[in-house]
This record gives sequence, C-alpha cells and structure tokens, in this order.
Amino acid sequence: MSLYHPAREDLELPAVLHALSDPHRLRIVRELSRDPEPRPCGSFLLGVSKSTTTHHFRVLREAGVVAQQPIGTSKLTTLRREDLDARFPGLLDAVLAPSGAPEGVLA
Amino acid sequence: MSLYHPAREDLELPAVLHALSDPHRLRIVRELSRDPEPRPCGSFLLGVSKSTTTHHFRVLREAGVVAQQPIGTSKLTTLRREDLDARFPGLLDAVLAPSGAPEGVLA
DNA sequence: CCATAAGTTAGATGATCGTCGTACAATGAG
DNA sequence: CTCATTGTACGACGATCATCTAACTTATGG
Repeated sequence: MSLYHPAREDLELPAVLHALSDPHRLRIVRELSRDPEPRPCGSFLLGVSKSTTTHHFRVLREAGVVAQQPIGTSKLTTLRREDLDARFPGLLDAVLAPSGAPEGVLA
Repeated sequence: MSLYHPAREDLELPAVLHALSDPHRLRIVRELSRDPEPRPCGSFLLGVSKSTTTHHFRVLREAGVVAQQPIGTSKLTTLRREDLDARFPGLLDAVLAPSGAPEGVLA
C-alpha cells in the first residue's frame, strides 16, 4: 500500500488553503522551500509529538502540497512546487513571502 | 457595539488562509472581487440558512478579508483588497485566479 | 401602528481538527 | 540476532467548525 498523492489536475484550492492554514504546516512548507533538499519528517522540530507530526505531513501530502517517498525507515519529503505553481500560479510565492513587515520596510 | 475589524498590520496569514479555505467563503470573495460594488450579505445565494451566512461573513470579517458597514437593516460588504495586497502581496490574485484549467487551456 | 425584510443571537448537533500516549512495523547498525 | 531509529495505526480527548431552527432586533414602507 503506497502513499496517496493527488494528481496535479486533482489539486483543490480549498484543500490546499486548509493545509496551509495551520502554523505548524506553514512552517514545514516554509522550511521545505528554503532548503529544497528532501528531508525526513523527523528533521522538523515542531514541538509536538511524533503522531501529531505524522498527522500534519499526511494533511499536507493528501492536499498535494508535499510529496513523500519512503527511504529505509525514513520518509523523504519534498515540496510539490511545480504542481502547485501550475495549478495555482503565484499562490505558493505569496504564502512563502516574509509577510511580517508592517509598512515601511524599504523606507 | 461596533463590528470588529482587525487593523491591516494585525492580519494573520493562517487566519486568512483558513477563512478562504471554505468553498462558500471562497465564492463570496470571488463574487466580491468580480463586482466591487458593496453588497448586502443576503445577495449571495449560498444555499445555506441565514444564520450560516452570518457565520461565514463573520469569519471573513474577523480574518480581515472583508469589511462590513451597517446600512439600514442591511450590512454592506466589501473586499479589503488594499489591506490584503499590502500584507500578503499576490495572495488574493492567486486565490481569485480561475484555477480550474487542467493543462492545455491555451493549446 | 403594523407588517415585512435583513441580520443577529442562542442553543443544539454531528463532523472535523489538533493533540496526545501507547503499541506496532520496518529498516539499518552493532 | 538484537537493538535503536523512524515513522504509522489506533483510539481517545477537548476544541473548533459548519449547519440548522427558533426567537429576537432593527429599520423601512404602507
């Protein structure tokens, strides 16, 4: 039994937005985009239990935000950037932008 | 007692994404962007009860996605496009894009 | 004043969510 | 083989969610 990954054309915006609406999952996606190397789930220090981590990665994977590939006892996770950019152009870039700047960042 | 509207600098990405992750609310936002005239809540035919409609508009307003101004017995709703664009550049455009096209739309 | 229209409030219900702990499976190291 | 590592499966728990009905408020139009 392999891991479910929705096809690119089956990605749904509400599901993607929901997946990204949790701070932990948003952080996972941000880290994945900053460091594009495939990483095992355990390398994200979320401050929650192992089973909760599993849960968050499943939500991301089933929404089509990340892909997971079992390697040994680990599961390497990558961001599905191409698929997301194809289906929802600009969405990932907007979500990943710093967005913590109030106003006069450039002043 | 006036309606709560978060200030532009208090908009939070997870809350905005959550507000947009519901199909009914997404549709409200899409309609608001297509027709920028302030509209009363009741003019959106969502197929749910009045109180559920109230609920969805509150979620959108408290996340800072829309603004509501009471006029008579109605409540005119507008999209907070400037604030959203300032805080999360490109997000609204990405979310409002058609995004229903599988692949070869232009072929 | 009365009736209608537009929303809100309150309370209920069933579903989903985020979280945990425990037990389990699978792989790699000694 | 044995053990540590990595992650999953299974409940369970409280919180939030989307939804409804019913009753209420507030304004507008006769």
